[in-house]
Amino acid sequence: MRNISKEDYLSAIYKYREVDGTIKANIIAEKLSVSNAAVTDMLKKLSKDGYVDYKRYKEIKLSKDGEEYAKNMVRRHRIWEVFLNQVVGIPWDEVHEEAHNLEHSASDSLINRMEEMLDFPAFDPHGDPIPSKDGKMPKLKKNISLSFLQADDKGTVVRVNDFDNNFLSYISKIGINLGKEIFVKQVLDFDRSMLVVVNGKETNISSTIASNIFVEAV
Amino acid sequence: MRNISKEDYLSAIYKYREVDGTIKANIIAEKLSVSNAAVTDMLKKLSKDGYVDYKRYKEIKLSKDGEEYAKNMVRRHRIWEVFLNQVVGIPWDEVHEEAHNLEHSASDSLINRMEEMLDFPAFDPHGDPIPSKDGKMPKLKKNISLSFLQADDKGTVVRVNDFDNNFLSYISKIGINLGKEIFVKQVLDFDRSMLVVVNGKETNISSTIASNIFVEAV
DNA sequence: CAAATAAGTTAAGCTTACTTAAATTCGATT
DNA sequence: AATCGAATTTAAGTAAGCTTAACTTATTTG
Repeated sequence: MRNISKEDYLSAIYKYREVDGTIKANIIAEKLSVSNAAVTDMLKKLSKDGYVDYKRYKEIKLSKDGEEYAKNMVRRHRIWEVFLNQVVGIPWDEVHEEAHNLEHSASDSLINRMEEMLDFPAFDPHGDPIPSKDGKMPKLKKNISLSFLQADDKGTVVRVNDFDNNFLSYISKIGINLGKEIFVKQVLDFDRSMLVVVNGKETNISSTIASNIFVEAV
Repeated sequence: MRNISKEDYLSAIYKYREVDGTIKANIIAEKLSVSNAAVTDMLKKLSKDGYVDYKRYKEIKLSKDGEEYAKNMVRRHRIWEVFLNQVVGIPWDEVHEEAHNLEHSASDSLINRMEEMLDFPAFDPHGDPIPSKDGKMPKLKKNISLSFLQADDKGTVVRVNDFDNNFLSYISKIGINLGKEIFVKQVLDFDRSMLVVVNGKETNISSTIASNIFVEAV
């Protein structure tokens, strides 16, 4: 059996690290809902196993091996998401959790078979890129957060954050999906919320919602 | 997360118990590759949880709740097997292991969705019956082990034991599959091996092989 | 039916992954 | 440069699920 805990730590580091590749221990603790002490414990193990570069009180970084391992976990997760969405028909706001449970328990050969069956998808249902078998990451289209658009700007949705089910099911309900065109009719000064048009329908969305939607400017 | 260990114990008891519903502790130990002491430990926990009727040195039996839980695990396992075989195209001699890893980590709702997608299959790829959502077990056709057939008897394969990969891939190779007709040409006295005809081709199979194949007499 | 053997249990201890509480280190002031 | 607060680590302890070794109970057999 795979080592679920270690895999979760590596995935979390990969997912939540800074642009320079480092991450704080308390971020890991928070994301995994464990104590800081548990994180210190695990970092020692991961460091001994060669997956993390780590010295006490110093910067935390994935090693080369750790990078590879984590990227493969991301790959497993996202292929499951596409599979569940496209083959099993599970809505995009439900696939994340299910994929999280499944990502630890399929052989690599099953993952590869699913990938082939899906014709080697480059992105998951939320627009996140899927690393290929040999670790290559597809390039995302140039995109910015919807919250940066101004009145009269237009954008096509290329990615959304998948941190929260309710967020996803809410934006689905108002018609927002990958590939959808969004027109910004007005940005309200006092709370940065915006009036947008999707499918010819006007909706007001909060700046928090907007900040989790990423668009390619049109 | 589900409790993988407990689920494995319940599944093993369900799968390997005697006709009267009881099972010996050392059978559980053997099937799960753990010590007898570990089994005693776990039986106490399962008993406390209400899944097993158990008093020291006495008979081991699933309780009503345990029966239900275990049957659901069997259901989960077998639906995964059908799914992997029919949807993903994994050969029948490989699905068992993969399903064993997956059976602990899918929501019930995913299992139900897969079942629906497969149009509520009654049997898994090895001919084992799949309990329905409400616990009903489809009836198997009347069948006997191939090893009981005599020379000149004919039978249709309705089930095979899935204990061993090599066994399954071997019988696939000689053309044996669910639904296949087998004609017994000769039974050799000294080792009970038999000369059978499948797809018009003669093969000699050992009595051990034959005893793991179950046929409906024709 | 008593002794031998098999099966099952208890006890002590290990590892993993966590916890809380106390101690240490860092780095940012003042 | 001393100090303060936040971040991190250490220390001690817990629970699950295992191990081996020693012991107890049940079963078989001469």
